[in-house]
Amino acid sequence: MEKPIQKRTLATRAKLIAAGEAIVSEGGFDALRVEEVVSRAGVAKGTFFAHFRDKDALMERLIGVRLDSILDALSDIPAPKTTDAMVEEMLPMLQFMVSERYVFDLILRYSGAALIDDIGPIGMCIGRHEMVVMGWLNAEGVRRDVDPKILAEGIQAFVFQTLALHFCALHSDISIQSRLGSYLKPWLLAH
Amino acid sequence: MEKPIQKRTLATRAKLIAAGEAIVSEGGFDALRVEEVVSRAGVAKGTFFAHFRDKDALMERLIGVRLDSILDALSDIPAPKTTDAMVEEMLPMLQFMVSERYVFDLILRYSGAALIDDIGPIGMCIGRHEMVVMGWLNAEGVRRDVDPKILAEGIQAFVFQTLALHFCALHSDISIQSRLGSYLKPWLLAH
DNA sequence: TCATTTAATTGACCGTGGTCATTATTTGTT
DNA sequence: AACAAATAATGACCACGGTCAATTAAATGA
Repeated sequence: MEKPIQKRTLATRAKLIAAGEAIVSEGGFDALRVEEVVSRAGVAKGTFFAHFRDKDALMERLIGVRLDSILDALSDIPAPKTTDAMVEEMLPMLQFMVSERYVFDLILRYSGAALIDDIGPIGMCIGRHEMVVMGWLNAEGVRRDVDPKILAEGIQAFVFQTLALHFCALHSDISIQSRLGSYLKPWLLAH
Repeated sequence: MEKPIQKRTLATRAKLIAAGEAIVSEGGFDALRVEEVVSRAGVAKGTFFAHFRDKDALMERLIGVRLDSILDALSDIPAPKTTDAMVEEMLPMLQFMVSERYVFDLILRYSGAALIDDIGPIGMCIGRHEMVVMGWLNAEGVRRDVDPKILAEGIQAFVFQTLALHFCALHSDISIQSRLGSYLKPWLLAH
């Protein structure tokens, strides 16, 4: 995080973000065009790229805001006791992630950080989600023979797998819930 | 698959693919430009898009060829008996997948088919890989309480997770082998 | 208050993927 | 061989993300 001293800077950035949010709320994330953002914000194109590395950087922020609010709700909830309950609690997040193919691809691409110093909003959210989920693993019946960190990473893997197959016509006959459940049961439960 | 009757059509397509292969072999997949392809092939730009839906369609073919040859070798090998051996056998495929970030992203995006009728080369290869891996699951010690199809899909999920974390600076201290192994053991082995 | 340094903004310009009306070539028919 | 119908190839054009030297505005120091 830098330190944007000038008020003007904050104001411009806020205008850009607001414009981006407006566009997304009207036509979805996929419909966002940088030219449209700057024209609504009343600034030049170059200004956009003085504030965001690229289009994806704004996209990450906009998506991050949504994810964070979903995660806020998720953190407030008592730990679910069954895998079905876990799936149920994760559902809002999953549904947002598949709301647009574009969004899913973006989340996938940015869920890991390329460099240590640029863990973006999405990477943060994924990490946060992993933490929340890891906190659920004390539930009765959950296996103790595997490092909870590994278990949580595995859940992430299954989430992405589930959502990827959701977009795949060959496999879209099964609901997200039941597919994710069929991964989580053998992964988490002692047998 | 259509039926390109004219010889000319096949010849042009072959020229485009050959040009693409040459460029990739010189500068990697990321360096491929459609303009470069058509100029080497000696055709106009529009011709490219008469043969391939978009740039990614050519990319898929070029990557598919590589994946297929790796899979050919993989199919010829006797089923590994331990998870470590499985990881070892999968290594060539994994190494190709992470040879370029661009390649990994592309494989990720196309590993599932959007529509039933457009399972591209990459989707085919992923399916083929899943089949090969599923054939390994009769090994001694592999759990029998879960549908092998689900087990194989889970392995896919872990492969992608492993490769994604490989690109993530926060987690690149662990080797691909050991990370994938630490997922596969609890996933596949009875405990 | 003015001069100087520093930071933000601008918009013409570029690279590259993708489109489409027009033109050229092949194939089928008589 | 001559013509018509179908298929392939062309290249000027567009959309859109991204760059950068030049310009303008703000902060700093005297």
